[in-house]
Amino acid sequence: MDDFLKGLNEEQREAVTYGKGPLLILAGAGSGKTRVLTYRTTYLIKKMGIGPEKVALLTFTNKAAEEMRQRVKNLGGEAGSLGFAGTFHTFCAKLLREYGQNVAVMPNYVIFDSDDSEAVMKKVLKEMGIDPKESKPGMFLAVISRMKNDLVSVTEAETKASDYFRRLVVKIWKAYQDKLKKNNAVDFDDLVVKAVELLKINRIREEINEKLEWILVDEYQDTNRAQFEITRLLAGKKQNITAVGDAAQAIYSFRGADYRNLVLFKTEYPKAAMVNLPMNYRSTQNILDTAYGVISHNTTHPTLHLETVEGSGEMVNFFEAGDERDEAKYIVEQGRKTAEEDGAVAILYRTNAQSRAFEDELMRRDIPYKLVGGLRFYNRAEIKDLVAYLRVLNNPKEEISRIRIEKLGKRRAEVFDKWLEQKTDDEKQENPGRLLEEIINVVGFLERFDERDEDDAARIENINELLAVASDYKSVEKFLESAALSESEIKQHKSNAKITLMTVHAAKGLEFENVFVVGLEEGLFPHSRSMLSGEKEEIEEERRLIYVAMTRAKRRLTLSWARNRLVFGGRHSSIPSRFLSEVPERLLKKVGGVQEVERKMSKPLAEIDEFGEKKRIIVQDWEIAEATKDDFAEIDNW
DNA sequence: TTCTAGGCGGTTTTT
DNA sequence: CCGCCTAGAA
Ligand SMILES: Nc1ncnc2c1ncn2[C@@H]1O[C@H](COP(=O)(O)OP(=O)(O)OP(=O)(O)O)[C@@H](O)[C@H]1O
Repeated sequence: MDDFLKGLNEEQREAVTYGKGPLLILAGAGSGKTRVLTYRTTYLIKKMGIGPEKVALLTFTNKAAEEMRQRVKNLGGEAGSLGFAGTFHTFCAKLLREYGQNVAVMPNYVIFDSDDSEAVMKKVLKEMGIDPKESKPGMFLAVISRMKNDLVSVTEAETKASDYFRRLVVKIWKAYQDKLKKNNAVDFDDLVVKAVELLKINRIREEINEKLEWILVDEYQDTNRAQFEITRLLAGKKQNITAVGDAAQAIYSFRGADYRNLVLFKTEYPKAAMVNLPMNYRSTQNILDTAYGVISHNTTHPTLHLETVEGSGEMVNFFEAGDERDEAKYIVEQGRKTAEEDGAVAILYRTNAQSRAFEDELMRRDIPYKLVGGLRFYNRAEIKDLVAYLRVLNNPKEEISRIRIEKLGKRRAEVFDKWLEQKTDDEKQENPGRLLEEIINVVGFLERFDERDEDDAARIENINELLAVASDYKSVEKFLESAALSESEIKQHKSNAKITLMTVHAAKGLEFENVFVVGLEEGLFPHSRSMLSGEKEEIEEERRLIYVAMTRAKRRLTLSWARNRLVFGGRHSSIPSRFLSEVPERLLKKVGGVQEVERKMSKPLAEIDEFGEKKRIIVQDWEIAEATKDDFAEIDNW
């Protein structure tokens, strides 16, 4: 055990071995916050003799949850035996499954994901005779979601609805909720909202508080009001709650998260012990100074100048690409080289759409890679279609899935209904993979696809993947829950991939030897949407985002931007991100100067499978790149 | 009832 | 460029 504590510095040890009561750890990136949480979990169990089933570890994203479970396991713990280790949403879903009746949620309820919610909303608007072109479903969903996250009830919203728009929202909200109810469904936000309602019932909260006595929450700066409430209620009277967070890494305010919850924690628990972790164990000093150079421009929250236990390390690379393919080409090449030498490589971008150019290049060169996020596996049309059949099997009255099925063909739907009628309840409890296979055959699902078509072949592959995944679940119900909440790790280009592609959001909490932060252009990073309102807060969030991105790097960091980029199918030239100018110049090293030549030489190669028209466009790019050469002088000043 | 062309609008980020 | 939706043909 003493050996175990040797892996910690003084402050970390203090936090890990802290006894009962509330504990707040505020510390910068890479200072070992997550390490403290996992060590503390292990410490509680192994040293303090607390039953693992009494401990709940809460995170925000599936990725972070996975990372956490892994780390607990590496310390010799059984992540599986913990009371809970996963996301807020999963926690709430489980709670509702067991106790839901108390807040009018049936035990066999289904979870509607955002696609389903949108389908419901569209239906509501249609039935109310609102033109979807005038008022978009997404807009109403966003407004309602925001209120739910803030724990505003419909009733409350109604009494406060002073103008026409707000009254309309309330009306739509009610209709939307009715539909969910009719379908025995709960949407993402309601999972948390209903769980709060549930935990407010004394009898139930006390029962849960008995079961889960130790609550540990990662990334507290990203909790929203509803989630804050969950943690508060879970902490109960004992208040054995540990929270870690860093205001400089708050990047989820778009979904109602508020880093001021860190302050609220102190208000809620005035006696909370506070620990700060001063040393960074992840990155080189140059990387930290680069990140600090940027984040120090934020004024609405404290920013820490981190110090590493490592040396200063290499300079930070700065690459200027002609266009997004240049960017991909250079970065993939550099990534490939270092992946061979020293391991994990991440290419981080602001928006999912940016993965395209990198995937094309990696694919072309047949380099294994891993893509995180993007279109969720379970959101793909062919997968949703099949899942819809299972949902109808699970609950024949569920209209959203029914509509989906009918869109696949009236005849198919009828065949399916007949098949379903003959099924006994027992048969419906069969293995979901088996059931799916049967459905596919009965309705002739694959007839729509032509395996010679490339896209269709990929769809068939997805379907096979689904069958494999589904077979692992005992019941349809269990499978459906996981389908709604989890991010299935589907097959990648090749499995031994050392290069990972993902958004900065998805990379939070992770670390890599070599990190590329790409697309650093005004309008992309910071994103134009955050510049629109002119709100300082929004730009500051973008700045925190790039701060998170940079601090993922252990040894090497490269920042890049492209002078010209394909947006919406059209070419646009850009100027470098303001964040680049915030990096102290002495830390940057310009790289890839030979790129222009390289590009010319490799051009014919790059276009092997393209057709005439595309070639023309490329020639045009080239011309544009030539034309913007004058910008060089200006850009060189960066 | 089913299939397809083309008009239209839209992009942040996640559960 | 891409996916969604609708109108109109098969
Ligand atoms: N005392 C220590 N000795 C050795 N390595 C450490 C120590 N503390 C932390 N580390 C290592 O430093 C890295 C960063 O730690 P960790 O991920 O826990 O930081 P964090 O504060 O959660 O970071 P972030 O907020 O950026 O997610 C990890 O690789 C971790 O193993």
